Amino acid sequence: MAEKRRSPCAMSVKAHAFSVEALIGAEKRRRTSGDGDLFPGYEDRQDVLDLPGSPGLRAGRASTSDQGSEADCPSDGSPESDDAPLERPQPVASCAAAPGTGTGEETRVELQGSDLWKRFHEIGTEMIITKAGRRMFPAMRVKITDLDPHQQYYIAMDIIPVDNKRYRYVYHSSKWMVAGNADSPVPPRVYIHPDSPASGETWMRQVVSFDKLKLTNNELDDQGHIILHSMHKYQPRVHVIHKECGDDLSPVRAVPDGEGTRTFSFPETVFTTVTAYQNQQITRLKIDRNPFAKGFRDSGRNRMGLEALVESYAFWRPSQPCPCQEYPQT
Amino acid sequence: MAEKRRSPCAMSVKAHAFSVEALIGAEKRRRTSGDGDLFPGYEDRQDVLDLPGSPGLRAGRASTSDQGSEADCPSDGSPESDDAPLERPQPVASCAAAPGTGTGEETRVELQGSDLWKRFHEIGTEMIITKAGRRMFPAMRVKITDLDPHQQYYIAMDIIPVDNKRYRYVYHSSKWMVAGNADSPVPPRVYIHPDSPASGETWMRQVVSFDKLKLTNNELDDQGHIILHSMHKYQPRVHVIHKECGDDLSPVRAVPDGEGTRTFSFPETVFTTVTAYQNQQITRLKIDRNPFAKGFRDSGRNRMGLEALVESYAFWRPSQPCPCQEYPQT
DNA sequence: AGTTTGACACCTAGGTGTTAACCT
DNA sequence: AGGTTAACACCTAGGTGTCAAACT
Repeated sequence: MAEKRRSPCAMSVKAHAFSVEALIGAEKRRRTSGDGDLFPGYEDRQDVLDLPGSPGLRAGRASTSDQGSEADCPSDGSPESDDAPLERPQPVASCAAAPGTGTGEETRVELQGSDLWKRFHEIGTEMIITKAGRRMFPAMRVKITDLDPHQQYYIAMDIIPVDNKRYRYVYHSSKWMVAGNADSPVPPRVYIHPDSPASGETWMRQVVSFDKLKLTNNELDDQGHIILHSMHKYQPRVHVIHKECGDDLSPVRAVPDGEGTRTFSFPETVFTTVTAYQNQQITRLKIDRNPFAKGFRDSGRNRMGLEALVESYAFWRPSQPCPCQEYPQT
Repeated sequence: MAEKRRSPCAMSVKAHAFSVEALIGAEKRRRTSGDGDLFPGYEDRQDVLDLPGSPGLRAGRASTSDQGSEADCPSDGSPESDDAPLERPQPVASCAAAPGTGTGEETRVELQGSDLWKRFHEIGTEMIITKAGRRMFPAMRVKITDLDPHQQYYIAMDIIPVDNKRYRYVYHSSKWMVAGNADSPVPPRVYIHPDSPASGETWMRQVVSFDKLKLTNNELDDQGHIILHSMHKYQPRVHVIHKECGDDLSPVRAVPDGEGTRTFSFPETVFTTVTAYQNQQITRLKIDRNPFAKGFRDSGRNRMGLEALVESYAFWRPSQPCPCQEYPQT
């Protein structure tokens, strides 16, 4: 039942058709009207912190929003935004919650490396997007607990707009300012964790990392990367989806809502997309923490490596050999 | 070292428990008696060539052996062996064939890059095994056709002994000679293709590559690599396993036999395991064809790169700067 | 003497921010 | 003037055969 309908790929998820479907624009995706102050359909689970009020509450699709914890991670950059993602109405799914035992009602998702995330967030996290696709740094890494060990789940990630605004970075004040309304929606993309599907036991034993996920500004992307607009604010979300409810799951459709799907997000992971870094503090922190940027670290700058040596030699080396050099240091 | 990021897990297949089970020796694995001339339980599918007699025949666990096609790929190295794998009795599986429509009776698996395989085979293919695990070169790459597009399958690979012999390479005659009986069996390992499980449609759309598979001689390996004895002859096999029949599938147990499992092997992929190459022709061909060995190609040997340049500079460079060099080329 | 091991130089493959050119 | 792009040097990560030493 509900196996594979019109999608060319019968197998529900793994290597879905990126080719044609990828070019189809997003339709019933999200409202672009001004509802930036409501946060339904947005279940949050802050880090190690539990909600004071009703932690596990989850009624249908309108669930609690953990906006209060945002206070722990103030963003000094966005005057008009509160870093809470827009509502994104999703098609009503027919999938029911897991039958029998624990339905995952108490499932918890904990962000790993949130200290680093918060350091970025305090400055105002920026993520570069390129045509070919760029990884996020830091990458989303979560630890999942209280799954049913014997049930099968998909773990997926998507990234939703925080508001309907477009931003601009004002250098002289080192602040992000609203620069207008958001651009038109991009094709929906979902990053399905490559280990999916797997048992609850498997997911819980490891840290689930989304480091292979890539961001792009190419709306015609056919690599399955997540498509975003530059100079917009976004909120990554993690979805835990029961296997039986994953039939509608696709890299090129919005994550289906329903009883078998639980969604988590972390306010400190909000970021602004850029094609080149705006805030130099962000650049510094990225260089300092991302191993792949080690070449730009100060210790690397002051190096006296082979190239520097060759350069200094080149300075006093003649274009043609100098006879006086042929018998060095006699 | 390659993918140590994966932690052990107990999900049915994906990344099964490598930890403890891996240390358990193989028990009901294969007979080491002298039945080297019989080939039951060994279904073969030669390349593009079809069997002349009964191609798709497959009755229970005793299936046809495609030994005849071996004549196409003569091995000049092994006097006593005929490159046909030993029988390996497997536990009787309770899984029945796929219900309803096509059971995959006509499934075909075609070896990709068989030209290269045959060039190696003509010399006498050798594969290096190391403690840390070594990839195969060439890697097994197959194209699968005539699966049921809507069924789910696992694709797996294992490697079985060709005979009960241990070999030795005699340099002066450039030939492999029998050097005694095989060592005692190693723990069984199965490489489950990382895209598993996937639909028939998904598998058929792509070339299925086993290039991430690694070979090791470490019987205590906990990385999930395939454990082999050095100086023995082996035959890789590809298994197509119905999802419903994959419950017994595990990286550390022999591939379950049964109606839902089909097995394919290609005589030209037989190889002898070594810890250092014996036949220099093999070394040359590996260097010539494996991109990662490009540094050993002749064209690479004659390079005049930066290092060579620096070396030559060092030859006539003085220990202290020469004044006459401060104003070059006036 | 035959086989195995580990350090090594040399590659592939690809993730960084930088920079200059380009676009609008 | 602000935003984007592509080439680039510089990294990480890891797959090669080589070689000398160690093992048995």
